[in-house]
Amino acid sequence: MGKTALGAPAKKRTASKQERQLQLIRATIRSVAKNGLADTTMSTVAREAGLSQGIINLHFQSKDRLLVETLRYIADEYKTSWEKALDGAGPSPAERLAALVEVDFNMPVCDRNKLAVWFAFWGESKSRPTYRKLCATRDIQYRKELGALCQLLIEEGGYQGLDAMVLATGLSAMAEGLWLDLLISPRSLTREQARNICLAYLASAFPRHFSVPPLREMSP
Amino acid sequence: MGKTALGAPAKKRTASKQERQLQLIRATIRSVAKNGLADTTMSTVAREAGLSQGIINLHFQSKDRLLVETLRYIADEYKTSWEKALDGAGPSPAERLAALVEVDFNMPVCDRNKLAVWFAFWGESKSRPTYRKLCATRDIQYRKELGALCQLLIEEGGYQGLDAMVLATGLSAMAEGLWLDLLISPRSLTREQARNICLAYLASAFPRHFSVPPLREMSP
DNA sequence: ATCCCAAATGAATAATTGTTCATTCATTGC
DNA sequence: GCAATGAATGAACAATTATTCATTTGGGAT
Repeated sequence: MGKTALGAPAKKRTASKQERQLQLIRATIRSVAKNGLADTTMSTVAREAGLSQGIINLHFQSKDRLLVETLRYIADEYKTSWEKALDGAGPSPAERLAALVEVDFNMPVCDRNKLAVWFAFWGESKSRPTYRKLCATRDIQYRKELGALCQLLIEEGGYQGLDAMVLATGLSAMAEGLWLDLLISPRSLTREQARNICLAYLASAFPRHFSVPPLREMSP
Repeated sequence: MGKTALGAPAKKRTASKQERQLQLIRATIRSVAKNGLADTTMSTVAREAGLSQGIINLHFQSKDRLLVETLRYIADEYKTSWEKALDGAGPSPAERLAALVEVDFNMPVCDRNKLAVWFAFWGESKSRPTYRKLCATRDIQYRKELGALCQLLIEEGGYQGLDAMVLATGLSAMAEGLWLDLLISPRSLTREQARNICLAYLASAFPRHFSVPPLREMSP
């Protein structure tokens, strides 16, 4: 006694609703990463959590709700992470922009299991309006922040011919694309390299605010 | 009589194996886009194709094979498309690079149903080595081509402090990220705008080879 | 026309899935 | 200690799924 199937410390047999829900959401993340969304069943999640069959319906009523809450959890964590990063960053737009990039390629956001979950939901988003709205909302909020910072930087540096929204959309798209590389070929790209690719983009757009990051050899 | 459920012209009742397999793969693409990969069943695909239950096992043996062949079909089409674009493009690296960007945001590649399929498979790729390998191979081949062109451009223009592989990885990541935007919020981004965002990136990296694309208002 | 065979069908099967609920269990207040 | 409360269980159920295969169908060769 004392350990769950995964070596996590044993939980009390009865936990508060909130604790158990979190435990189940985390188990869902692991199951989706390990088995894929298509092969994630009530069984796989319950087993991953070290609990019994009926537990999910008890806490989430249905599988659908569990999945939606899992997506919401990851989206919330993402938003919280970059908000906190902005709070801790200096006042200059360049520092703040760099802080946002940092969030994308560090824990807890840039966790390979969570990346797998993002892509799993993105893959279903065309057919499930609920998923799509959650994802689109996250994107829009984040890009608005990004766009505002780019705008400040453009004004501050007197950059000509740059459009803040174009840069913001490009940067966040690049980050999401790099997530895909980290998910699919993690051996050919490290999180640090991915971050530097984004910083190199910022350096080419804002040469007076960002310098070329140290480029360890990338072409093996 | 004379039409399938979707208004496509009626096929002969018995077709060659090759024709029927293509028909089923196309039906799979529509079903994955419409229902998601998780809710794509033998029934939904057969119904989408206007054929009977057992037809898929007859032509593909199993559901797994059908899905793998569908991914392979899309990956092949992608590769064929950019190879053909390179054949038709001028000799200068800048023209060739622009031609590759063009492919990413035009038919037949940039079809919203196909984007949904890409993301569906990416979402399962962590748990299915077969998918991951197919996706990774596509990426590597494409990026090698992209990297070579960037390298030529760097030498041709005497650009300082640029790394070809960093640019290539960044560009292809940006394109994939923009695909996500086109999939999730197609109303907030057109394919033309997405293309221009990539061209703006190239313009900021290679200012002597690319000029800022016409930026129609992006910040509504 | 008529045979023949590959192509296509769709009902049947076995396995898996989400959900329910009567029962068991552990914790808390008395 | 002892109920009482609600959390957790897991066997049972209904629904859905991939797959099989005996049968039907249609088009080309003779």
